[in-house]
Amino acid sequence: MKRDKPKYKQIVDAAVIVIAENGYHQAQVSKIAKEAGVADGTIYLYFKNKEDILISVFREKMGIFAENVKEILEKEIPATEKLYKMIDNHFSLLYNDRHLAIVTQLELRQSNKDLRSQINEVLKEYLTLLDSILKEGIDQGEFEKGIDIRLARQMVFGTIDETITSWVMNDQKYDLLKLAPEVHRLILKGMIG
Amino acid sequence: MKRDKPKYKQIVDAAVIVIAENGYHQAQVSKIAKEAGVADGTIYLYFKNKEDILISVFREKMGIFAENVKEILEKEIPATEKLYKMIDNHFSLLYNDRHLAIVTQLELRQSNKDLRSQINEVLKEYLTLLDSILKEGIDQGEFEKGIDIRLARQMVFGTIDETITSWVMNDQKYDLLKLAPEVHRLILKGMIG
Amino acid sequence: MKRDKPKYKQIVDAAVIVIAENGYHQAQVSKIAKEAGVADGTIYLYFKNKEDILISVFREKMGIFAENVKEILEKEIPATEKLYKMIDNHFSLLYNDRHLAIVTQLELRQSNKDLRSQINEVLKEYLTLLDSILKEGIDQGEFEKGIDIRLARQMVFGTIDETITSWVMNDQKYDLLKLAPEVHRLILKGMIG
Amino acid sequence: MKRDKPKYKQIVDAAVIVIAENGYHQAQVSKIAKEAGVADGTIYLYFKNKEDILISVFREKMGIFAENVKEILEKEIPATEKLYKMIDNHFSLLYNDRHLAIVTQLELRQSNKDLRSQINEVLKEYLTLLDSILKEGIDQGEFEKGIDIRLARQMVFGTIDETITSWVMNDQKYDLLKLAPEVHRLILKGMIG
DNA sequence: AATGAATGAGCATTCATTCAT
DNA sequence: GATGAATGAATGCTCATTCAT
Repeated sequence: MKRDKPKYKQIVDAAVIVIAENGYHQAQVSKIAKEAGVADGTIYLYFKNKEDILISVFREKMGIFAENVKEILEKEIPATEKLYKMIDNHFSLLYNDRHLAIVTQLELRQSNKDLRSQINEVLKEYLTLLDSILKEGIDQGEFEKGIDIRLARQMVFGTIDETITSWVMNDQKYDLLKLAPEVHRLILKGMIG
Repeated sequence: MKRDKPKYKQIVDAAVIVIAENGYHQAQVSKIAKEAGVADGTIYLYFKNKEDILISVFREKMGIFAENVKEILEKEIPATEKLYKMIDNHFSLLYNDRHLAIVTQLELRQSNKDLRSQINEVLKEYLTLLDSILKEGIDQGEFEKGIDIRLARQMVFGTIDETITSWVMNDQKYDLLKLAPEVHRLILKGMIG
Repeated sequence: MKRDKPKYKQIVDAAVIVIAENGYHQAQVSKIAKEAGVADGTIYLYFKNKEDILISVFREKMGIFAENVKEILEKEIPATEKLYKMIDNHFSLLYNDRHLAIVTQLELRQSNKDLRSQINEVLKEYLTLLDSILKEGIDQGEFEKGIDIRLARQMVFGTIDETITSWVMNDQKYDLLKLAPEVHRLILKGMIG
Repeated sequence: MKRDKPKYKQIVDAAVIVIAENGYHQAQVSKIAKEAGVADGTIYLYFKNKEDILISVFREKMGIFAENVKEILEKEIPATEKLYKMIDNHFSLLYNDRHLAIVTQLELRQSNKDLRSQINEVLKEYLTLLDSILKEGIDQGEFEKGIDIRLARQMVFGTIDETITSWVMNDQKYDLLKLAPEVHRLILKGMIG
């Protein structure tokens, strides 16, 4: 499997750095190759095309998000607690990899529709896990019964996403992690409380 | 003033259609000119360059969003009601202009950092109006006192935005307008209710 | 006759200024029109096309050079003296119109072959007058008998032209007029003296 | 070093041909690439931009002029003889490369100020060598003591240049080489002899 | 497996000129 | 005569991908 070879990861990591530092449109394949320490042509031994590099970046990195959430799901704690851990996990991973935060929140969104729809496929797994938490919360009577799960998921993800994007656009100058409790509270209790 | 001339609006409207139908990266100036029924060169009598067309699209159309919200703000109704009207207005405008919805939710996000930072300037006005509603709600005792306005704004806008983007990505096949009450309820009361 | 109308001269003079200040390639018709205080379209009531403006600039201005030389030719003085007066006249006219010097020595030479061959037609009259001086000098025994008139003319004009071009390229910072006697001496007696 | 690779020279030579045959303004990069037998993009592996091709043409070709004059300077012959050889060399090189003659005398002069100032830098080296001959002649007592070297250089170069330009504009229809002795004589002894 | 030189399609923008008023 | 809004042809350059070595 190509994905397990060292050069594969080398190239994916190089792509994150190059995109974060140069922006999506200035992230030429040749720059990524140089950063990865391989020849341009070598890229094509591991990836079908440039788009394939970018979707791989997302898949590899987002995979960690999903894995963590899977572990959270298995814990024997209330759904509200799981939701908190998910938010905190999401914030933490991007807080600890500033380059990745720039790439996922700003740069990769400049990609074309095709790439974005592939990215959404990857996201779907993550959102499905989120749905599981929500269902569990409803079943356990923690969340309102009549809730529309799709809308609730959009609120949770939209709020998390917008919060992180704002943080990135403000040059990551405040402490994202400290926002988790209030985000959690808002999502659960709304603005009326 | 160039903005009041008929050709200016013709070109802006043509740009929306061309971008929606062809995608951001396939929206060549010549295509926009053809759709607008003018020569390529005429574009440059009204716009400085291609980027100027795109930011104008956003400014012209987003301006309507802001104007409506301004009117809502002046009404003598509770802040929660104003919030509802704002959500409903946002949904309605994009529901009634499917092309515009595609452009704002998907295509214009592919633009480069420069253009997006200009777009954000335009957005800022809109978000400031949202802040006014939130402040009013707090002052009137409708919303929780201790609320972090910035986070609340990010929840409201993030939820609205994510809801519409999902609707667009699902080919606008369900009735977006009907979602407004539940979105409003979620934002106000959260998932616990 | 269009050439006698005030706007004709206005436009020619505007062209000299615009070309001198902006350079040949930045001397758009619209800029010349603005400088002349007329509408773009008005230019085309007086000139066939842009090239026609430029050739007219040369014709109008170079005409003065030729007229002066004609007067010199009629004087009852030795050919060497006439040659001196010609050099001095050439230097004086450009020394006193710095804009024109830039235009003739630098900018107009960027024109294409067609325009330059038309310019050469205008120059021919001037060079023919120079030939007359040379012939007269030979007939009077002032200049060497066996001289090749064409080559002699090329030396005289080449030297004058190169001297002025160097002066212009050195930002006209020394006194061109003072060079006339030595240029005259060099042409007559060469470097051996 | 890129300059030593065969394709570099291929492209420079192709540029001379294309410019001579089509004129400066009709010498598109794609035409040069086709003439050189390479793809458009290949040009940019060897040259920064189009201007870089043109200045390289001048530098490569003019370099030969300068090298030859350097050799002439080292010979143990009188300065007048060196001057003759320099004129003859200048005439010969352009006589034997008709395309190059057209390019240097007519086409490259249509370039914009930036390019021409770069061309002048290259020319300067050549003119400095000419100055050396002149100084030597003065020191050796061959040329007049009181001579203004700058003016003398302008006479020599102006005469050579004008002679060749006239030859090119007359479609190179007479034998340029035969003019060298008389040009030399005129420069040395002037018109009085 | 790895290289990197070579490829070539694709597009925003300028500006001389026209012509309806 | 005078205007100036509208026209539309024309081109340098980038960069993802290939393939001979």
